[in-house]
Amino acid sequence: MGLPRGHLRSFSTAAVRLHRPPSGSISHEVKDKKEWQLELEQQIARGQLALARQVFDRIPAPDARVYNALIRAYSWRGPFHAAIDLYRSMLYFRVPPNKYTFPFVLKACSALADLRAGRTIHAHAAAAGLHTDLFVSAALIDLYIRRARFGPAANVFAKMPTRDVVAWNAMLAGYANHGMYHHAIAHFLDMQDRGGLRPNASTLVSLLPLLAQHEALFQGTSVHAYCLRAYLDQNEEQVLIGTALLDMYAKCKHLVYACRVFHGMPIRNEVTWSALIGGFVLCDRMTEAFNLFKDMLVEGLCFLSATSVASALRVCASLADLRMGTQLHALLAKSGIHADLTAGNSLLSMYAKAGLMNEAMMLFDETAIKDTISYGALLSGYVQNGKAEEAFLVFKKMQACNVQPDIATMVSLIPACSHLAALQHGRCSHGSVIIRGLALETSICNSLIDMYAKCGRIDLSRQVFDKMPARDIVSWNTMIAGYGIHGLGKEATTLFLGMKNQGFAPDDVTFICLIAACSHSGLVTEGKHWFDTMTHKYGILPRMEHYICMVDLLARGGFLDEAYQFIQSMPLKADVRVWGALLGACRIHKNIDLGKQVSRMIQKLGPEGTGNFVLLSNIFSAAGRFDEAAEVRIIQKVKGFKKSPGCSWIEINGSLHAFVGGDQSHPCSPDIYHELDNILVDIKKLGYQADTNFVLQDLEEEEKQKALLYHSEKLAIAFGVLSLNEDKTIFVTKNIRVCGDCHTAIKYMTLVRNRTIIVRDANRFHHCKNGQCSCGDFW
DNA sequence: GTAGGGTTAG
Repeated sequence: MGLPRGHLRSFSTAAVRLHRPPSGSISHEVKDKKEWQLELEQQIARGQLALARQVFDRIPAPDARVYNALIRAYSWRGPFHAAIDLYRSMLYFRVPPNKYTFPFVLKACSALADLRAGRTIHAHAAAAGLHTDLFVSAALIDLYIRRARFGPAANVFAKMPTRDVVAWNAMLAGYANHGMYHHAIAHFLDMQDRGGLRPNASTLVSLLPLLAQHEALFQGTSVHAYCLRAYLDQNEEQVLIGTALLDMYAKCKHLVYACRVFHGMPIRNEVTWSALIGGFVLCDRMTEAFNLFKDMLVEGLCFLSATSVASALRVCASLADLRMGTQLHALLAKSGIHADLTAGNSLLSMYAKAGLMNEAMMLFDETAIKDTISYGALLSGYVQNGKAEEAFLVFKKMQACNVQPDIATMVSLIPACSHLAALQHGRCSHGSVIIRGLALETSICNSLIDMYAKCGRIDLSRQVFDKMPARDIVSWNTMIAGYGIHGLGKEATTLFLGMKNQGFAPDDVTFICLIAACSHSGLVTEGKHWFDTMTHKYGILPRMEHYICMVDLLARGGFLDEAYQFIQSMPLKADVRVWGALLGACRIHKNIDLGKQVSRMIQKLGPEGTGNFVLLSNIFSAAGRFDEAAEVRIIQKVKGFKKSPGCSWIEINGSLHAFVGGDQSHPCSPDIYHELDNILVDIKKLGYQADTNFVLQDLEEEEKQKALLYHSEKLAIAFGVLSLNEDKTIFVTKNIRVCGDCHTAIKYMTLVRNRTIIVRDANRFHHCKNGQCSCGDFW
């Protein structure tokens, strides 16, 4: 039998090293070959592979049968490389491998995912004419499929003269593991039609997760029916099949069926419990998920696993139940599974979502093994807690440690640029996803659309949107919301109509975006129309968020009484945010009486956050009623609410420069103040008058003007004027709303410095040019 | 067979 040339040279060193003289604790008596062989088989049966090896080395001129016995033992549970080494020495000593050698050595290659060795052995088997053997072929298919080499696997499969269930299953498992839904289904049907075979438990255990992933409830139900007909749910593989079925129903969000399967199972294990708990988590039924977890512990501690704790921790994170979360942390530590990567990452994520970034960071530093998800959990934690700069540091650290960011990492990182309104950072991230080949991923594009919109470049948002190969509902909603914050209500409406034309069904969020867009553009009638359309045509039940938008729309448009009546007629009990929207409009329209009434309502509800106190205080101040304004601020202080300081920032050449009111900490402060004084002189010539109504403190008139002049957004703009060429747009971001005086001043500034100035505040964009603002003073 | 980080709204 001819073996391919060249194998001797590459295999010789390993083979020589392996053939050491015998040593160790086996008997040294003289035995004949048959007796040694018997002892070898005994050692293998006992699982004593080291001793088996010593026996093997005593056997004079071992034949293929002897080699096969040990190779088979190695390929069972490892060490896998020993199986391959032994195969090599077999070739070295010119012992021809046979049809019992190849399946086992190939299995070892498969376990090591060593495609190179596998290909060589494939060639050897072909040379020996054994590559179409049932078992050799099955092992080859498994090897190729594991490394996603579908072509070679299909080739092997096609060349088989007869195929058994194992071969069909190997191919199916490959398609299923790589998420190739259509291939898998076609193969599954082919198996029954052309192959004339009936699916067995392994077939269905491969197929069901794929059906689950694609939420193919109908096919899943047929598989379930087949299991019942074939009594597959009654043999020893019952737990596997049952769990796979349960999980399929859970992933299809059909918890009733999932529970029914669960209760019908005579035997359950930790995977079964985890699958069911995970199903409840998926359907956002958190309390029930947690109760199941508790039931599981009552039924048996043996079910406790890293996976089930991970699900339970997600429940704690979602319910913000930190007390339960820390208890689980202790449970993990006690049960000794705390070192598990998955469980560790869930813990990290729970602390991060709860805003305990110090705890999250400590946990992160303590863990020796970190993967992409660990970094992702920390990174998104920082972004969600408004610490965008820290998020960038995590990203840098990740790259320094050679941990590859994936789609989810980038989807978490890009909003950090939106928070900072840092266009340069955003563009770098965009470049980064292009380099990584992720630029056309739907979720990535969605976050890019949002980022560009919030960084003032709605044109780039639209570019990303137009180039997307596949859009989902989030893509459309994000684009509509983007037009909304830019005050482009008409464009938002056009896009909404385009969305419907392309067959996308709007959801509840779509209407929030759309009505908000109308509100920001003063399109009161249109907004009302879309609210009616939503309820009557699409049957979407309005949520509190929709009512907030509607009150905002009506009240901001000057229909304060209608807004008030609208709140009265709501089927839901209006919360602080609804009244807050009305109060905000009272301030714009300087309606003190209603403002007072509304603020009384808010105080009854117990104000959450500080915004409402500030608004009420502003309303009194604007009316010159400083005593009452001060009183509100005293109540605010007594109740322990802190006003978040106004802060503005501007990005110059990729660096961020932040300012608070009256800030003198910037190195260029003298120049900035000088420029601002000059601007004041110039804009006064055009008729600007400081509107001291917006100064909250009861100061002398001159001091009030100064307090106004050095508002943070004015400082940032002055710095922009100094740092950027005239043709560049000055883009400033403010964490709270721009005050009325600044708004007026900015419009004058565009004239005296001939600039385009965009200010993004907590509410919307102010795109100012030639003395006009895009919001039409409607903000 | 189960599990951990992600995008839109006010």
